[in-house]
Amino acid sequence: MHEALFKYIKTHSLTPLTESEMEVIKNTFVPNKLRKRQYFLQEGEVCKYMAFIVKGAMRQYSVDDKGVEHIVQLSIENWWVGDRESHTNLTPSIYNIDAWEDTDFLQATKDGFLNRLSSIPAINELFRNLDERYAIATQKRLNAHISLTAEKRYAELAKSYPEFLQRFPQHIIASYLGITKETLSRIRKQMVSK
Amino acid sequence: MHEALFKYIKTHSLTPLTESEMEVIKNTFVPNKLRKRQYFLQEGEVCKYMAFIVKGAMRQYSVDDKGVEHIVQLSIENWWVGDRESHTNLTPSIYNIDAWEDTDFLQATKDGFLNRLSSIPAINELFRNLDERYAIATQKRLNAHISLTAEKRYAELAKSYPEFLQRFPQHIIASYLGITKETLSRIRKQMVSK
DNA sequence: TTTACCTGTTGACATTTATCAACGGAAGTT
DNA sequence: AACTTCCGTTGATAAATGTCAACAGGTAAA
Repeated sequence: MHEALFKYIKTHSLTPLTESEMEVIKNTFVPNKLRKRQYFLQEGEVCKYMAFIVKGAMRQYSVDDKGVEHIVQLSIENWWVGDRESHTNLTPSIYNIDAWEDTDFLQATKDGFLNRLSSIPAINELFRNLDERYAIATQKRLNAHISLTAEKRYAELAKSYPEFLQRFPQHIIASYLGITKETLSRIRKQMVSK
Repeated sequence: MHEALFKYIKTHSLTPLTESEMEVIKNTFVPNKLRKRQYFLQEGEVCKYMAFIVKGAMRQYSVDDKGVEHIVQLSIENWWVGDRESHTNLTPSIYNIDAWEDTDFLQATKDGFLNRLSSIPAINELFRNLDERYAIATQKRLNAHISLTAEKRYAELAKSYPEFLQRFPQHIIASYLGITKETLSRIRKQMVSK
């Protein structure tokens, strides 16, 4: 179960892990699983864990006044899930996170991060790197929203993350793109005829 | 000139700076200034510096096929500017950054960050913290784009960053919100009548 | 097997926002 | 002072996207 995480850390940090560090990681990241549709986090709760997905898929979304879900993040194997804002500030989250497929993951608490993992250089490098990449990716996505049409945003998504289109149904993809499922359906129809 | 930066570091990190660290910072962050409309970074260039604004205002934007500018970031005193993606990966930037007012700032190269500043705990805490806050803020802004109307996004901006509305003209704010200046003008008209 | 739900599509229509053009006032420049 | 540029507003119209309703095929559940 932890093998996937060790492999991930290896590819995303420079410093290798020692045997004892691997032990600490094994004890700090505890395995857990959710069945499809079960919640990892619900709006109003404080996000207790940040988790690494070993197998499966989750989605993070907010719900507006009218009850419509707006997907802010989709995550599959080798992605992290959790609401960083809520997790680091211990504030109630405005997001929901649930399993879209049966999902196996490894979770760690804030306490675990601060008191056990923070002394491991590879972990620090990893999260530093992760925050950076996340900030860059979100910046790009935001720029796409401000400057591109829905059609171009879809094309970009299909190019950047083709596996998403396989794993999630169209209405989920539409929500992720910030459009309705009907609009996405029409955009796709137009695209094939071009 | 460096006083503003020291003060900023003090409020955003736990570890205090030693005298010698302050010396290193003074030597690594070099003062520079731009007149209104001059470029800090142009599309296609690699972003050589990350900069801390001491006085003034800058904007970061991309330009689309039709020559329309799309503002992705506005920055004033005590904000950082630069394209992190380009700066860390040494890739050509897709953004332009220019001064909206005459601006004084302190700039440091990637080399300066890696070889001089990385041994200073306060700086590491600061940037870790900065990346985190940036990632969270961008996430929020993206969520606003996906789930809110233009009117609500404007109201949120007015509440979160009222100083922006004073410092930047409406067509800049409109672009930041991802709408045209005409639409923003009409939204504002509607809002006062409510 | 039957039922219920989930998914994607389509049509008709409403709403939001963009586009284009024009105007007046404010501010900056010569 | 005359001139130019920038800024915000307004009107008319077009384009993009949303909303609501209906339907059909697929899949899961009873």
